[in-house]
Amino acid sequence: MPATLRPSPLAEPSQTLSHRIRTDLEAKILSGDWAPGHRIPFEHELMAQYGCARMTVNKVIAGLVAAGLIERRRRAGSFVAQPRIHSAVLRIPDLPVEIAARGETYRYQLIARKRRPVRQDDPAGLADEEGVEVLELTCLHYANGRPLALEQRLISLSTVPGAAEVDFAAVAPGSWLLQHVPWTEAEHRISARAATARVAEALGVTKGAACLCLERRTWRSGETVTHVRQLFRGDAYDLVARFSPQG
Amino acid sequence: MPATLRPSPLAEPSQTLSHRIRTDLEAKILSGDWAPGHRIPFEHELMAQYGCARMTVNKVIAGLVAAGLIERRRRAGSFVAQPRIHSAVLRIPDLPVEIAARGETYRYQLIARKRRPVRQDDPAGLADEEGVEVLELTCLHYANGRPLALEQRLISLSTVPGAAEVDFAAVAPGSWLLQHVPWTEAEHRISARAATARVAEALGVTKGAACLCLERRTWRSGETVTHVRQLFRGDAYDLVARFSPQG
DNA sequence: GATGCATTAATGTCTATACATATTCTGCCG
DNA sequence: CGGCAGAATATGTATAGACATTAATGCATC
Repeated sequence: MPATLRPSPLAEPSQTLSHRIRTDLEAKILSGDWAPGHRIPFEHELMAQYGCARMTVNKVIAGLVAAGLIERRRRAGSFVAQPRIHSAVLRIPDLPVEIAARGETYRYQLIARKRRPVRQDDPAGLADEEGVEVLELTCLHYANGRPLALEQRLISLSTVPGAAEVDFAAVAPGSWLLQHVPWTEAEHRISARAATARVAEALGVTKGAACLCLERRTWRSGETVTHVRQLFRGDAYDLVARFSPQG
Repeated sequence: MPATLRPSPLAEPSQTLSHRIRTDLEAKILSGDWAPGHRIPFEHELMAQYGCARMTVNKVIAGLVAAGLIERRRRAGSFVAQPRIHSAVLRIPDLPVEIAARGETYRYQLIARKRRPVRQDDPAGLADEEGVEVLELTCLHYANGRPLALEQRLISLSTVPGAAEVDFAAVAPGSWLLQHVPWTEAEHRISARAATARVAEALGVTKGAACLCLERRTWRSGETVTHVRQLFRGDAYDLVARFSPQG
């Protein structure tokens, strides 16, 4: 095979050269042909193999590094990375969107809205200083007229003073925050909990029923924006995460 | 400020130019200065601003695209992406490692191991053809001597014939698969379930107690590798996912 | 006003070259 | 044999130019 003879770009418009190189390398790695730790060919070898410039090979490998498939060491070469098997991209859907996508009708109901100083028993990290005010919201998300999730939320009024002016009667706080407050970091905690009497009543399930609890805390440059706890009816909601190494 | 006057590389070794451009753009986006949907400067404008070649700007923006911060449209320009707020990187820890990291002792117990043909009521997609054999495993993971998770697993023996030779008495099937079988795709499903009588007995909880159910299916080039369902004691286990936009 | 076409501007890809930087390797010397 | 200086080499970054591709734009036509 004359490796350096490359068809003209016009003769092969199906894919770009970069794309072909990337696909080839990914295939070698994902098939297990090149095991983790294996040294892949040097840039100059790939240049010769594909008959292209070094920048082309370099950009491809840089992409694979960004995707976590390859690690590089100067002078030593490029190596297949140890697979980070235990990480997955979890999509936590916007409830109105998700419910609509399932062909069900969405309804939102505000149950309580209170402005108050932060307390000791509030989730940690909401405010370091005393006297900071928070907005405490309780609301229900319905799918097809049945309660799906009970949401309890605290919004830091020092980080998001604008939230004090919103009544959240029509728009869910999650949706409002998404559109008004940028964030830099978030943490999710997923657990299973038995419904307390209060939760059971709100969700229309029996006391002690299994609920999926999703807690999310969001920061903006180190300042807490919001803390939210959503309790889903366990019989009605799953979180799904799908992952393939290249993203 | 003479924007096109750039210090010589030797005079400013603190960071590379690409890195500075990237940091600047990220700051504009994450601070909310450039809201989602905002058109960022054209490549030729950034070239002029930083006094560099177009490839330099291009590589930076390509990185931001890969990171999901920016979307590009030919002729139209580059735009700040709508934040995919609801996607997070979920780390699903290796149980022995995770438990050890918490300072607890880990123990593994194989409860059942059976080789049998695939059945109709097995999870879909395990095998398209009839007569394919699977390895069915049931095992328990202990933390500090107390049951933490009940695991039920099916391994496709057509995809992973080597698994038939392993007895899984000492090594957990998850750990074995990690080290022996590469994978290309995985799907996770997280839900809350009430413990059945059988599950309750295995985990040492009362019947009906809330359990966190983690189902994972793994493929290799379209062929199912394994399907696993882990039921965690709801009072003893949370999944945690932490996410920041740049990864 | 609606439709179709040519123009144009911005991104997408690639080349050939250059120098910087880090690290491995080699061989010399004690 | 061990340690150290220097050579060799692979990656890291950047440049200036070229042409391809695509989609918004405005203009001419129906």
